Amino acid sequence: MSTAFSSETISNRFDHAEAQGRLYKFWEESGFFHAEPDDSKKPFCITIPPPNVTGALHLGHALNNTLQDCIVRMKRMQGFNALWMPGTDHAGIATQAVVERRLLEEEGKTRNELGRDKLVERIWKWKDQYEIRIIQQLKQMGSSCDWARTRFTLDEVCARAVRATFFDLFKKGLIYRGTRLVNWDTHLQTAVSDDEVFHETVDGHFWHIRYPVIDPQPGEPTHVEIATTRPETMLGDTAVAIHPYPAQQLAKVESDLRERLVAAPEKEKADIETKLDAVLERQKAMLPQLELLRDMAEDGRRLVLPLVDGEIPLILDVWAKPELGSGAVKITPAHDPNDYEVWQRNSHIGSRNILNTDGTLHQQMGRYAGLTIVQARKQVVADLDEQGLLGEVEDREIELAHSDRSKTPIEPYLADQWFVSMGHLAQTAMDAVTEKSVKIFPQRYAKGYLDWLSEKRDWPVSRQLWWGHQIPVWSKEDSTLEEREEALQKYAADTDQGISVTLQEETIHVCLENVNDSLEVELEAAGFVREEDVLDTWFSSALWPHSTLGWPERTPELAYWYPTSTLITSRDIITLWVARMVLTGQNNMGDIPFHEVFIHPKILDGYGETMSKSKGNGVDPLDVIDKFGADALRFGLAYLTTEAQDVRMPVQFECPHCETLLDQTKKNRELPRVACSKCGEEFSTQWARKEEDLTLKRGSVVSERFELARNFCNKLWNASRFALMNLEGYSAEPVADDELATEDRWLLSRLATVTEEVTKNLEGYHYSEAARTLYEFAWDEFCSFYVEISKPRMQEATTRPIAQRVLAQALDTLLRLLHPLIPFITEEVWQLLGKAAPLRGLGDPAKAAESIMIAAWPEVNTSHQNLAIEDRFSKFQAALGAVREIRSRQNIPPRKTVEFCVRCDDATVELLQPMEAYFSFMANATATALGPLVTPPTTNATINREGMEVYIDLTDLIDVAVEIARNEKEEERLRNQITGKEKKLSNERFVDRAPAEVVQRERDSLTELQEQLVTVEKALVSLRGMK
RNA sequence: GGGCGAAUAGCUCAGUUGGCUAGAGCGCCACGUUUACACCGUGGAUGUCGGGGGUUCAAGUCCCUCUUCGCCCA
Repeated sequence: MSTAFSSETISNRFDHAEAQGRLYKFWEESGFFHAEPDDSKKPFCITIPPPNVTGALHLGHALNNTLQDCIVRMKRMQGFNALWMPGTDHAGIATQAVVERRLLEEEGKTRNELGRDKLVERIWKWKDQYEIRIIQQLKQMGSSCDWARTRFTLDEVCARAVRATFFDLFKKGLIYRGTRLVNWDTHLQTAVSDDEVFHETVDGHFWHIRYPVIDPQPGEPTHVEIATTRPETMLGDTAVAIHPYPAQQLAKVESDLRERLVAAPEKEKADIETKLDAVLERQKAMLPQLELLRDMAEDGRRLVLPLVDGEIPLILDVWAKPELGSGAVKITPAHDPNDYEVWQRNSHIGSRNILNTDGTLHQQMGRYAGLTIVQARKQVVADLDEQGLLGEVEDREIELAHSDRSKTPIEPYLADQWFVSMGHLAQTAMDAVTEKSVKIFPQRYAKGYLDWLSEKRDWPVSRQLWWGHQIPVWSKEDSTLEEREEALQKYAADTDQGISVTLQEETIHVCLENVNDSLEVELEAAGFVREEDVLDTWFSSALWPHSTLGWPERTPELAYWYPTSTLITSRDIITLWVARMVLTGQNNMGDIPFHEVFIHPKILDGYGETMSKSKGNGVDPLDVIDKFGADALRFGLAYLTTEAQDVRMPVQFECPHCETLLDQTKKNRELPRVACSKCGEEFSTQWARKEEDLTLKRGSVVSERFELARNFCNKLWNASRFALMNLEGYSAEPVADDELATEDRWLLSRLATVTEEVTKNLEGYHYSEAARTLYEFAWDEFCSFYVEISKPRMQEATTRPIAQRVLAQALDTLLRLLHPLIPFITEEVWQLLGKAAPLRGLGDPAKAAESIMIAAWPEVNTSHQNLAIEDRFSKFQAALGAVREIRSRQNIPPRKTVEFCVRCDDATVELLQPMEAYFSFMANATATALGPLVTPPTTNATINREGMEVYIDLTDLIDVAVEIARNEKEEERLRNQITGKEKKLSNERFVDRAPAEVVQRERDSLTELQEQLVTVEKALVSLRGMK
């Protein structure tokens, strides 16, 4: 039994706030999100890029998850057994840093004052709070994740995977401990990876310092001058280097510059010439001096290291640049990456650390001990000056590395770190992409991936943190030979028992695969100490595609869904994450983690900056959802997801008092409270922390870029409302082809084509094209034409049943195509449509699915595709457009009926005739004549389109001036076009070489333009005669 | 310094393998409340496709180069 709807029973607005929660609950309770392995169905799986629990999600995440949900929903409808595996990431440094910052701000305590266990406990609380918030956000966006399977990178399942992986790599000898120069964050007191460092240009100086030469021989200088931007590091100098072949090096620099000069554009030549002159000058003035220094180094001359009463050698190394400064360079291996390399080449010079972990100078630095770097710098400069060893001080801009986590300067620092040896592992990840078993879309991102991996740099995995997976290694330093032999004997054969042992010089490392209390006690009793550091967060997220499915257990899920189908993520973590998943997947599972990777754009603010929490320009998706609805958020984001462009999104604050929109600026985006420029009232922002700010009303951050999508949803809602209101008395019966009207055939043909395009576009990750195709079809074709045309048919008892059946079926298909993009509104309409028309389908009506989520994805009905019908229908649209244009141009009141006639060929008459009623309905125009022999009314306005001359009888209506102006403009346009075409067609080479089809098209178009010109000129003659 | 990308209407952006008389949304102008929708309807105006050179019968699209901007790597 069907239900009738009226304008009273359906609101003219979709109440997203009310419907979203209700519908989501319905889906969740029906178990539609949950998937179980089932060999009778094809598997499809996406694992979520786990959002980190540092804070709530912004629009960048909304985009990422919308794109995943679209694909998952489509695949589910296509009959795949689709699993979207959700979860969150513990984000070691970032999360610990926020919690520590809070601890300091609110309680004035440091992490050491609180202690490891207590701090970790607090971070878990933070995690619990934000995990809930994040999952809530995901749910409100409509994400169809299998929540029962939610994982966290630090939970027991992931922990087991991490231990198993670490143990396996350890056992294979791919994990080692080494002293390496790391990026040290003195504030957080941990190493951070290169990826967590950003560079900033700051004003600094270039200090010139003289080191006295010990026992200079006759003719040799008494001092060697070096220059540095960081004078305090001289305390850690272990050598001064000179280039071994200064003459050759200068000659090489010279020839390089000459080469560049030839190739360089005019503008840069002067600059290069200046450099070249400097080099030539140097060859004359300084070369002898440099060669002398070189000889001194060869002869083993040593220098006094001032202030610490040390002696350092003068050495030869190519790092010294004879073309720069004095040509001599100080070497501080423990505090500079380049100098570290020099040490690796000249091991005898050794290294000397000058810093404590908190960035102060350490004990052995004598009078400088305990000073901060800034203080030490001042003191060192002053002391050198006093001793007469300070030379020139230049001003200079310096690129200074900063920690992304604490925003403080990074100090290069020597520390013991655990490394994963990458040679073989990286190769497997490269092979997967070069052999296309993992396909990256858009393809250009594969290059960066391969370049990065090809360096095969070992992966430093230890982090001096408390929040993370503690490294499962127990070590004993300075062991005796006996102890080492005993350890080897005792544990080496036990890898099957989850014990592995390695020796590194005098240190014994024992790695345990599983938590094993008794063994741990035994080791500790024997003097072994557990590594305090935790693993890099990416170590656990690298396992995500298999750890979430239960690895190392051989679960049915793993067998069924691994390798997963696709990974959808943003480009900034291709190397950090994607590459590492590919290599751990192959190491642990012996297979790639996913077949495809789609890299989507980033969301930028109005200034082109990436949206991020730390900048304050992140927009909470819930703000957008509140104002526009989740569907509008999703459709808007998908609509913007093209292959090449990042998404620029200028945002506004919406004043909660008067609804005025205020542009978000670099200034106001970080303020806890903002005053409205219109009403003057203040409101709070996401930065409000203090009580006094929080009591203010919250101003949402919104973007007008979602209006298009919101309007679209409204359009769909109202077209659906119209359909529902007109389905009274609907009966489901098969509709034979010959019962279909022209417009029905046209719509069904278009629908088949749209289905084909949308499916293809979504499967190829062309979200924007899919959204645009649907937008245009739904609005311009379904609403503007089909629904309009159906109106008179709905009034006629004879035409009504067929019109109802086609309309219900077309809406049904359109809803299904739109469902992945806008799940809520389509489900709401689906439910209502289910009441008005429970059985649907033109061939063999059947009961509609209980939810659109589990309805079948539309199939392309090729029998409906009919290009001739589409072509003919476009003639009707063109004629209608012409009539409407003339009406508007002539300013004819809408209520006034006009008469029109069309001069056209017989074939066109055949099409237009049955549509005559629609001219009346859609343009308030009555056709008086159609055909080749039509005589235009004496007073008329005309338009020539697609081989049709459309005339409107304007006996008492015409505004002659307007018509003349219009026709003159048209005449000029046509003349220009015709000239262009004639020129093209008279070019023999065009006619000879262009494909016949293109030439013919040009000829046809010329003929048509000429015909149009004739009409325009005739009209002008007649109009001018009337004046 | 190397790599990748972008520059198209006032704004934000589409534009598949060259065939274009360059499109959309917003904004703007005119008209309009015709019972799905003013979050609407109908119509209109608006462009040296960043500059220069080249390939081609044909360039917004391919190549070179310059300018500006963004991102990544060193």
